[in-house]
Amino acid sequence: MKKQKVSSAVIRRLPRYYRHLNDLHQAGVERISSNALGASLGLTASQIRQDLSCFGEFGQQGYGYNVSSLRDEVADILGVNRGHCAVILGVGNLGRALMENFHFDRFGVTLAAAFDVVPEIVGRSCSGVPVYHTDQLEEYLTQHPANIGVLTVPGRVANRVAERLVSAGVKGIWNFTNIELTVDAPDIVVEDVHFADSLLALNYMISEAP
Amino acid sequence: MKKQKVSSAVIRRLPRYYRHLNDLHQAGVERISSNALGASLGLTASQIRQDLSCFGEFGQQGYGYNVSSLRDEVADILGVNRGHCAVILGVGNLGRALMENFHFDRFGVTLAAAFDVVPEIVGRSCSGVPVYHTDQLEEYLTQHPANIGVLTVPGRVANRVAERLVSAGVKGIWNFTNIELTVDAPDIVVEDVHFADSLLALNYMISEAP
DNA sequence: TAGATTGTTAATCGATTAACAATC
DNA sequence: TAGATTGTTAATCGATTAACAATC
Repeated sequence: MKKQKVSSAVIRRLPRYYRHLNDLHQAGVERISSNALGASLGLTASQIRQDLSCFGEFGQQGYGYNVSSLRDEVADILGVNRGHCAVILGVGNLGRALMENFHFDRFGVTLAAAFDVVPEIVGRSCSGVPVYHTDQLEEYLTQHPANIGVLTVPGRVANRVAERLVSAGVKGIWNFTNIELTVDAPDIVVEDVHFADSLLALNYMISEAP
Repeated sequence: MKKQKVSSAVIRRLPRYYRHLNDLHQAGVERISSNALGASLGLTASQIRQDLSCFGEFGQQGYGYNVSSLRDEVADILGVNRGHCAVILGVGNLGRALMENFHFDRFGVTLAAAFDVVPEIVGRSCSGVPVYHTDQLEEYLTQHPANIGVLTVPGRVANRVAERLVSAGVKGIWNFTNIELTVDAPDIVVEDVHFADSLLALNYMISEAP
């Protein structure tokens, strides 16, 4: 096992490995070679072995990898077993879509609470998650620390809310607003899901042809 | 202007340039140097000049770039002025979030129609976009061609719906399902917005520290 | 044992950065 | 004019691929 900083390119591929290994496991596949795994993901066998070698030795010569144990290893690398805890800010359509349809727990994250300012939803609950008023954010986090803040608020309040999350001790922000967050506390991670950037890239790619 | 295949790394940066140039323009900034632009985006001046040089010569020695005309150039490169037309499949929370809060038109895309199977919403309209029954997809697209299909259906029907979109002439699929689409018609572009992959990457990054 | 496949080292390829002549 | 800044060529860096000894 080499001990060096893992490149972002590798990190971005790990979730795909994880997803595919899960599928294979569901399908009852027991073992897989780097060659076969690469073929179904559109990558070279070399790259997969190289990627995995950043974290340890998970295979066996002449055999390949055991699907379920490799899946478990990758899950572990990705931090699925660290008891991460999240709160979500903004219970609009997008917030609700995540709360109702996205299974945080499948990725090792407990969605503990939601916050909004709209009186009709504050005090109720949504998919089993209680919705509090945003004013109560700091008070809540003091009593129930969380390390992830999911940002599904309107763009204009995004930075303000992000600052509050960081002040309250959150380590990572999953940013769904189209705003470039200005948070730059040294060890805070911002993961952007910029719909606009994604659509523009798609736009570009389909505009190529004559 | 060099005429070579533009790398995906460049394409992914263009939307950020575009967003930032828009912000600058809104703020009344008239000119900017590659140096200043790089500083505010966390990139080197070299990289920005290198990236832009893939598409043309937009600056002026000793002056830099005119913000609004560079913005227009980038918009053009990204295909914002090509009259792209989209349909959305699946009017659940996520579909509605996109229809109500995401401004397709700001990115040069007209969202023309939505499709779902739930009787309560079929026949109605949402944010001015008519909702049809999914059975009518082919018929609709024959009469109103679209080149983008937005996929916000449940995962289990994702591939089936994707195939239908492709058969009906769509060129790009904006995939919000957590499924790896198997569509591989030669010139079809799939742009994935995999929430799970994004959250797992965030998980990893905040799990780093001791 | 023979065949398969790993982990790792070396070679290649591509992307980023640096340098600089051209010029506004 | 002098200073600033471009577009581009060359140098560096990092990531991907290929090769192969080790070994199950």
